[in-house]
Amino acid sequence: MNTSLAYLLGKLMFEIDRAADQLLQTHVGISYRRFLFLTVLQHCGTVTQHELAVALGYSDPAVSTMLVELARDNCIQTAKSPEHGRKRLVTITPKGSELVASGRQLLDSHFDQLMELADVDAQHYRELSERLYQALITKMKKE
Amino acid sequence: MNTSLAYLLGKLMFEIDRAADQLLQTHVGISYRRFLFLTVLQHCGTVTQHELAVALGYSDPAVSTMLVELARDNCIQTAKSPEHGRKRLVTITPKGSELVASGRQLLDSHFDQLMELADVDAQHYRELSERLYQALITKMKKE
DNA sequence: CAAATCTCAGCTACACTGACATGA
DNA sequence: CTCATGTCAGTGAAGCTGAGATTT
Repeated sequence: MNTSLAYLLGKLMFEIDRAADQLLQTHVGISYRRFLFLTVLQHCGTVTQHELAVALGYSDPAVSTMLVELARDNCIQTAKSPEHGRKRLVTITPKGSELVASGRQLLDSHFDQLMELADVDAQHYRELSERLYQALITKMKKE
Repeated sequence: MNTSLAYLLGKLMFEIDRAADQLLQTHVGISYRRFLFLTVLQHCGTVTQHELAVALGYSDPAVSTMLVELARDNCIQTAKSPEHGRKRLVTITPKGSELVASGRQLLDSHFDQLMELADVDAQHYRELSERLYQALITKMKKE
């Protein structure tokens, strides 16, 4: 069947999304979106909300709302910036870090199984995806 | 950086989704979701709503709602099944087919550019993704 | 006064579940 | 009666824009 790459990837992404969300919800009690959100925050360390929004590719209000909910669940902490009264510094809490760690372990082990089942070299696929990601980011910036 | 595959793929999927949606919205006037919806329908030919829901991995009500909107835009047609008064047969219209064709062309050309930019062999990546997709479907069915 | 940062209000697209009508 | 199919009603998670408030 002459399926286009756009369609194939679309379906693949859809299924991965579903599966990851399902796994995280049942075993860690968090959505895939929030998991990615927290993972990015962990990478960033302590940042302002606006910086976080840029890193995530979200709007400022979207981040603001999400942070309120994550703070309610004790996954993140915010504090007024000492040198700028308007900025708020966001940090992940130990509980948030734990969630990221266990979610990551969960997903990675399932991915490994999947790769083996599909007879695809995980390291190789990761490298290709990494290159694609970088190229996509570069391309977006230029346009 | 020791990024996990789950995180990398998550970010990649997010960006692809955004980019595809953006492209389709501006050049074809349709969301990526609907594009995939119509593409699946085109693959299926003429099917009942329930069969379509199974093929898409959506609930029956979700398909029902989506079809109402797509029908309003003249992208699909429904007709009562002659041998079963409850079933409704869904078919893509010429306009729907055109949308799928131009959307597909648009996305594929951008993907090709991206692959070249990333120095990734499109055919190779497609094959790996195809295998992953099949493995994922198989895995889901068993669980 | 202008720019940056965050929040509030309102909206949209899209999926789900549960309940229900209807036809086989 | 019961099963399958489709729709209605209500809900939820998650994003956006536009309009303030506040601080530099």
